[in-house]
Amino acid sequence: MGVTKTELFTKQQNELAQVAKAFAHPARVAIVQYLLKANTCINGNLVQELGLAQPTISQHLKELKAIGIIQGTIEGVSVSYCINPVRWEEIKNLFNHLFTQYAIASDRDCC
Amino acid sequence: MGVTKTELFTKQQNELAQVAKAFAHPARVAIVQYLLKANTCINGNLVQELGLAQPTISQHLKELKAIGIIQGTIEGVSVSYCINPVRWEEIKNLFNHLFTQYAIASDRDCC
DNA sequence: TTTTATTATCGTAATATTGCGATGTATTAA
DNA sequence: TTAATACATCGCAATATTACGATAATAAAA
Repeated sequence: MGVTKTELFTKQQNELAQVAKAFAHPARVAIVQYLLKANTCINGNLVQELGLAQPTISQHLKELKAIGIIQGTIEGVSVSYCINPVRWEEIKNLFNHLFTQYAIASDRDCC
Repeated sequence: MGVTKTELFTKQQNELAQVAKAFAHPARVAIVQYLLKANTCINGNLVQELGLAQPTISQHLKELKAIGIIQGTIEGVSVSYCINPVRWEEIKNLFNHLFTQYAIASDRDCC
């Protein structure tokens, strides 16, 4: 089958999974980290930086853009990509919420 | 090809991607959240809770265990699963590190 | 020992992801 | 207009993931 049964889960669970999927490839992690460091970024830089073919990187950028993590603006011939600050905050909170759940009840007796 | 070129990326990038992959399915998010709430948990509960077939859940549990997020101890006929507190902290820090990188330089001018 | 209950593993079908060559598109330079 | 540059999209091959029926493994109960 290979198809996720999204209808079984809450909206929040599906969203977290979808966002996690965006980070679930080292190339996309690398792209995000590169954008975090550099103030701005041109697609062409990434081809040299990552060592993957240009179409492959373009595809990863598309996925990050689809989730809203990054945004791109056409800058003459090239494209400038950067982190979307609002969305970044949202995603940060999504994960923080998950991680905070445990801290609250960390005094349990575990198996 | 379908095979990730892990050799192109840093150890940290690969690890973050691998951990993110564990969260990249709503069933696994649901399992983790269930374990966060319940003090302890038996596999059978999850079959009723999630609505997926038993082998499917067993497979998701295996993946979470492989990453180290959860741990299970045999409890008679059934198995008790729970969050691994040490690993949870590690993973929390891994993500926190990523999210914190942006806050520092959030005064940039973006595209 | 036989049955029952609970979980794991195997095998397989359906679908998704990854990577890249070839090609298309759009903008600037000549 | 033509050429060059920078990305995006298409199409395909290889591999990975998801789901589950069938079946094995294990331990308690009868």
